[in-house]
Amino acid sequence: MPYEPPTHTVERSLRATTGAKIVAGVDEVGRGAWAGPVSVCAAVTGLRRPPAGLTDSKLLTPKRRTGLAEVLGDWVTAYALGHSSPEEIDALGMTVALRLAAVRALEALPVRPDAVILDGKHDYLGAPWRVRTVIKGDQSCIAVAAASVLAKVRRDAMMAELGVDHVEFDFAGNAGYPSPTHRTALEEYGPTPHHRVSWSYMDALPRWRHLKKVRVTPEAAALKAGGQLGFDF
DNA sequence: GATATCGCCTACACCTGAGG
DNA sequence: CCTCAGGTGTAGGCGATATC
Repeated sequence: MPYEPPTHTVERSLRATTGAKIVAGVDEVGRGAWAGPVSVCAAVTGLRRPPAGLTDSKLLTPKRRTGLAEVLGDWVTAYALGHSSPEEIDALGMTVALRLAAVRALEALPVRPDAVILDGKHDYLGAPWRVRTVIKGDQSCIAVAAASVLAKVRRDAMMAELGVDHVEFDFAGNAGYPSPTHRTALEEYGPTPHHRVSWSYMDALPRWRHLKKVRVTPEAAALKAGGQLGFDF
């Protein structure tokens, strides 16, 4: 498949069909990690020409990604990050945690978007947000690509900071994802407070699996995410 | 006929190691 | 230095099957 750089096509169509004036691109990072938050970035870019080389953060080398993030910080109209903690992921499940992080990011923006472009095929955000899901949106939509780069660089930096107190896990190197160093440290020292202890990798840790937490049902999670139970994080 | 459950597929997030 | 293939993880959509 030939490489096609991201465009403003989806944003233009969204503006044309819904009348939206402010459109936010949203992308998440840290979804499959064993440790650390899941982070969501919402970026408002408008229709200006993007910095050269902008695309999905996964297609960029760390060096280019970091350089691009610096430029992007000035180029975007606005952006904000939202996070869900490992505790929230354990208690609510990934989908609800994602929604929580996305809402936090969107509400942290200085302006409220009229519409949102979500990466992927599943709308984990839902009402009242006006959502357009786009498969591989981080490769095809400029606003989502910008969000993906900013999210990735910021979360990597966060993980590096967390790693200072847990050197043996090498969070700076693996961002909380399973790597040989990470696995070895888990077996040796057990999960840190930053680990998602409801996940199944815990079953493979004989010394520590008694610490595994059971997730609440999706229904209860949805209630909590709705705010009725006042989950206080 | 209606509802519940399971497996498969695709989607997202990454890492590692081989090879150019 | 970069790219690509193949591995990890969670999750939703959907059709086939099972059960009430």
